[in-house]
Amino acid sequence: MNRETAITAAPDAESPLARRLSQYLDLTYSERDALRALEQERHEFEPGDIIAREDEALERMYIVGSGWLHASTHLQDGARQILRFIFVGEIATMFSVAWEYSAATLTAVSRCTLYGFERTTLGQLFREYPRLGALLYAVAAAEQVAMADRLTSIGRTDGMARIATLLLDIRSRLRAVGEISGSQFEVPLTQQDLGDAVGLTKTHIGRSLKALEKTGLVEREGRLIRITDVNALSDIVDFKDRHAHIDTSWIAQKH
Amino acid sequence: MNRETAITAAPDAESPLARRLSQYLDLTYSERDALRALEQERHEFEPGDIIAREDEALERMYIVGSGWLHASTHLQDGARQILRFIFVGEIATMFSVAWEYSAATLTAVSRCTLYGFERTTLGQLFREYPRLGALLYAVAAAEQVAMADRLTSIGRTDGMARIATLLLDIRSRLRAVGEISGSQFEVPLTQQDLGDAVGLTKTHIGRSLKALEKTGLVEREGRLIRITDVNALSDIVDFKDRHAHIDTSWIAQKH
DNA sequence: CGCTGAATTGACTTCGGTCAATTCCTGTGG
DNA sequence: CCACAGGAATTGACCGAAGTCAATTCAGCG
Repeated sequence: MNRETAITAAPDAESPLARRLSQYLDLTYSERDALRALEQERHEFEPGDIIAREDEALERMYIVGSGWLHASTHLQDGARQILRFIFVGEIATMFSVAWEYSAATLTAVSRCTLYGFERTTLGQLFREYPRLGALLYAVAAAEQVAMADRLTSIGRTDGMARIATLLLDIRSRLRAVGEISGSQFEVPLTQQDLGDAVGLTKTHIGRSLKALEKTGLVEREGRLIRITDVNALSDIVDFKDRHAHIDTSWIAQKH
Repeated sequence: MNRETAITAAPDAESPLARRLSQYLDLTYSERDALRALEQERHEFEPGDIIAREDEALERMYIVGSGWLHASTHLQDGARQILRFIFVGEIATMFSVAWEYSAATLTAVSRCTLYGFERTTLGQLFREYPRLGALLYAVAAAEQVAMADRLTSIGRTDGMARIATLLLDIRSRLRAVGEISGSQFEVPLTQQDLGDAVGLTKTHIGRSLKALEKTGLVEREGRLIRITDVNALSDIVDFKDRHAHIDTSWIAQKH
């Protein structure tokens, strides 16, 4: 873990995790406070920085305050698989909740800031704010379904559809956290990265990307991506946004 | 939902969910009782029966009491992807926790019995037994990592390795719930099913399966599978058992 | 004993991988 | 301000793993 700088967060800053969770459930003031308490100690990272390494001990948990990163694994033959991208308001260390070590390597995609806290604090949160516990569980379930979607994309569709799905996914997540200004967005990933995410070679990413452009549904200018007709593309590749809405009616109402 | 028969569970039967969870955390009597309360209404299914259908409303939740099933999705072109297999003591409806509908189709693989309960009961559980909430969260995180493993397998390895990984995974899960007698186990799946699980055609499953047999590490007799050297095969395909152990030290101790 | 769905086998095709050369950027230092 | 270095992208030729299609065999079952 390098380039980290522990600073106390501005006390009045709104918590990114709270912002994200309150999309789904109306939170009380004390619940918001409890979430803010998770974001004491701040760390800054530059693109490419490695936050945690696969199989290495990882005691603390981290929440994304700004920017985005990805989780990946490496095989013996040197191949890499990017498992998921992680955005503002998410628990970056989801892959190490269940063990004393991290099951994946965490790498910064853009400049980003993370907030760290003790793992036992999470246990405390479940104990004192059960609604938040239930909500985190629901979000984890949604995330699992999103991952199942990627599995389907990789297992059963061709190169063009895989990339299209990935771009739609990244777009909708960036939008959800308000990191997209206009109709286009920046994807600071190399073709190698894209390939490792969707299970293709960088060479073939180039070919598929070009084929995708030829359909007219996607435009590209360096690292800037513009999807001209999101609905049309979503229909073609059967993309579903798993984060726009989640049902929390089974969780107790606010008081 | 067909062939269902609502019967009250034998009051002294041990809860499969409790049995599974207590592998990871020492549960109190009242926690065990709370878990047993989830298993009131019982349903029986035959192999091939469909328990829930993708995109259709699914209000209740189901826990697996015996047997196993799988969750799948279907694409417009008729292709199918099996997302995961679900075993005794798991929440079968994980893919519908976050919505009013199911994100996957649930199909019985073997004869199996499920226990249904109201979704709000889950909210209650989080409220009254926060340790169980935290534990369910940890298990969901582990499950997400297991799914990430499958993603890697499908995205970055060849046919033989994909099948080998799948067989090792099924074996270790069947063992975990005590459904394996000797060194071999029954896999009541067609080659089509296996293909839909690992992203290959049924034809190619046949070829890969035969290649796998030729290595001498796997033997096959109809639906019976025997892995002669589990450790050797695990090393070759880099298989990791994500369920043997999970860390719960961050969850409060029993009283 | 014949029917049906699954498994096996073979011939041929294709999508994506491999390898390698070339071009394009972008940042850097003279 | 320009030359240069090095990574990324592009392009092309060729290869191979997996898909497709179809015929044949097998196994369970009424």
